[in-house]
Amino acid sequence: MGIADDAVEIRARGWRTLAALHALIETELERELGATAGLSVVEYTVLDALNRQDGWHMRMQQLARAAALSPSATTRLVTRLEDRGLLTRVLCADDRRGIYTELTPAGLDLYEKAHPIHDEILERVLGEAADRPELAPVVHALQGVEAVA
Amino acid sequence: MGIADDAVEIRARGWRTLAALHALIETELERELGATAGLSVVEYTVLDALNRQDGWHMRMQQLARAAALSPSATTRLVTRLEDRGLLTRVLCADDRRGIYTELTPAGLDLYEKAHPIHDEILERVLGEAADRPELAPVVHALQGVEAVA
DNA sequence: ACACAATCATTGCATACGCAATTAATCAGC
DNA sequence: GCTGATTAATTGCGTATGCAATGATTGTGT
Repeated sequence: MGIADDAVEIRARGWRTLAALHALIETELERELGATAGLSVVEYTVLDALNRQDGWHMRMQQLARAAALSPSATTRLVTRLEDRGLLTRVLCADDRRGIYTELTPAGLDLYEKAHPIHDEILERVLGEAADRPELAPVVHALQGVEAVA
Repeated sequence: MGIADDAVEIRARGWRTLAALHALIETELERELGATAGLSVVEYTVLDALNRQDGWHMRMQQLARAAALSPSATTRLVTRLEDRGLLTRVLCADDRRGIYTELTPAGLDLYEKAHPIHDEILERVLGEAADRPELAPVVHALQGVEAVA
């Protein structure tokens, strides 16, 4: 096997590892957040993204990017959360095509309840993953991720 | 903000980065593999896992782990691929609860057609991701992943 | 000013998913 | 050798998803 073939195999293995770690974390978050806060992972992700905006609002598209969802899925996700009273749609004046969403007090409450649970799970699962030789390099790389510009 | 809070934030940011990179790769693979080979990512993953068994067969459960799927989803995925003639179910004699699956010649053909496409996409997307400062550390860590024991 | 392209969000539709219950086969204790 | 617990895979059911088409608004070129 030549050098080029090695590179192919290394990439494929890296991708499998990434996918395995991602699935491990997501499955666990899904279970625990669902049981303790009644939130799915994407739902938590939306609340988290809105909260990190620090009281400011976000367009649907930004939300879609943050949650890695299609526009249609984002619409429905926001509708679900709105129906539960966790966020509100705000028609914004400067561009009446766009729609902003912001957390309600209830949404903030639930987020603040879910946040420590979210981190506990993350800490535990990342700790377990760090003990697996095939996952450890990626786990450690996550510590070195820079803040968003 | 104290050291403990920093650790929380670092973990959360690492997880968001991991999820973002995963979604980026998966979305692109989904599009391109679907267009060129008529395969979804999980479908390719199954063919790839079976092929890496080098002609040998795999239990449903192993397949489920490899594809990060629930048992029920695995059943249906295998059924779909079987209906397309890409793999076959084999009742194995030593434990008649378990069911083995193996690639058909057609399945192997399709896999061998899809494999180079899969790698091209991986190379391109990982290359693009390496140019993004927030993703780069994880991308580079993937190169250092060890072979499975 | 007006027509036409582009953008943002939403809906119809088909599909893949997970959970919980079910069926089939093996294993453990006695 | 039989009964009950365990494990493997499958099905019923509800739900979240993506794609493609649509509606509503803004931007652009003449």
